[in-house]
Parts: sequence; structure tokens; C-alpha cells
Amino acid sequence: MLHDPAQLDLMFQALADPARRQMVDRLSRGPASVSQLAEPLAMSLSAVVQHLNVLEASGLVRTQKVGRVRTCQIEPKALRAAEHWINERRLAWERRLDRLGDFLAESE
Amino acid sequence: MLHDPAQLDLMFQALADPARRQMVDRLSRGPASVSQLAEPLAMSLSAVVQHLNVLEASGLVRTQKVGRVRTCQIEPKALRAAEHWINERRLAWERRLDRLGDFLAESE
DNA sequence: TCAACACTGAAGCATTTACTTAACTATTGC
DNA sequence: GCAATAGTTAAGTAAATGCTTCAGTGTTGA
Repeated sequence: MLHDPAQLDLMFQALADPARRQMVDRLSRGPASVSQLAEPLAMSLSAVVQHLNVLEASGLVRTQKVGRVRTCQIEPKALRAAEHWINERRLAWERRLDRLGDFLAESE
Repeated sequence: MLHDPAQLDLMFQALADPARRQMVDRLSRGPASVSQLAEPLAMSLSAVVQHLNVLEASGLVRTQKVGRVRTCQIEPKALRAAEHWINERRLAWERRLDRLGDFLAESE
């Protein structure tokens, strides 16, 4: 579910925008309402809602509305999926370098 | 240098495109020329070069030209920087959850 | 020397993105 | 009830993105 390429696509796309990363950063310190998320951002509330929708569609953020306030929180599983994608590629590269080093050492 | 927000911006932007992630994936298995990178992709060589320029500007990929072939490789430091950004936010969230759990347990 | 090769760069174009404003809905507190 | 609050939705727009084609440049091997 989380490793499906389409979802990964949405996640990396979501993280590509600085405003959305700032929102994720804010949420990493605890849940927040839409207005709280908007407060440090130099844009209309409407724009923030649109960013939030992108984040929610990507699975990085989960929200629930109680009364008139929508409370947002991070979905750590999704963050972990993105992290994992990068990590695997980096490790593959580094393992390759290690093997290469071993090979060169042996052929001394 | 690597934690500067502008660079982080370029990296996440670069990773947002599926073709570019495919290129990074390919490079994680070892260096490749531009044509080798292009081979599995359903687009012109020119388009691949443009993607490659984005990857290089982001610092995720380093290239060097020898004769007429440009050889590309991953820059693991840059991958690590992106990984680190995500990891820090996720950990902040999870630590917060832990503290909350402790608090609830104590107030029993 | 010259044709094939491996790119490179510029121009153009369709689509997507990141906003804006404005009009609207649903809650809440008094 | 009614005004303020909190968010939503739609429409429009300017800029960015992801391609394309085409016309190059420099390199290599026969």
C-alpha cells in the first residue's frame, strides 16, 4: 500500500514544495488546525487549504474535523516510506562501493 | 552546505519526478552514461539530459565527461541530507507520542 | 577523412502548479 | 438570532515543468 509507486509519487511531489515542508515541520511538533498551519505562511488561507489537500492526498498528513476546526497530524508511516525509498538507494550505492573497495584491496 | 534550505528544496524537487527517481534508482546500482540512463525511459535523449541537469543541480548526482561520454553517479551525501530531513521530523513526532504515552500512563 | 556516435542547446508547446479573489457553508458564543 | 469564526470551493491567472523537434558540437573508429 505504502510502497506502491503512485503513492510514493504523491509523497515526493508533496514534499517538493517548501510551504508544504514547512507545514510538515510544524506538524512534527504536534497537531495543528488549518489556521495554525497558515499563521507563519505568507499566503491566503485558501492556498494553505489547497496545500493541505495535497499533503492529505499523499498520505503524509491525516486530518479530522470536529465542529468547525480541522485538526491535522502527521502520518509517520508515510514519512517512513519516503525515507525508506531514499535509504535503500543510498545503501545499494554504498554497498557497491564497499565491494569495489574489497576487490581493489584483494587485487593488491 | 547540504542542510541549506535552498539545496534541500532542489533535492526534494528533483525527487518529485518519477523519471528522475528511476534514474536515481538506476544509478544506485552503479554509474551509467546518459544513453544508458535513457534506455529504459520512454522519452527523447534530450528530455533525459534535462532531467539529468535537474538532478545534478540538486547535488543528488555528479557527472564527469570523458571523451564524448558523460558518466553519472549518485552523490550519497545529498541523498543522506534528504533522508535526514524526513527522519528528523518523523522522530520528533514519535518522541512526542512517547512523551504523551508516558504522561497518560503516569496519570493513571 | 568522414560517418557514426554521444551528447547538447534552443525554441516551442501543452499541462500542471501555486497562487489569488470572491462567494459560500457550517459552528460557536453571546 | 446573529455576528464572528473556521474553513471550503470555484474560477481565473501567471509562472514553472516536462516534454518535443531540430540543428548543432565534439569524439571516435575504420
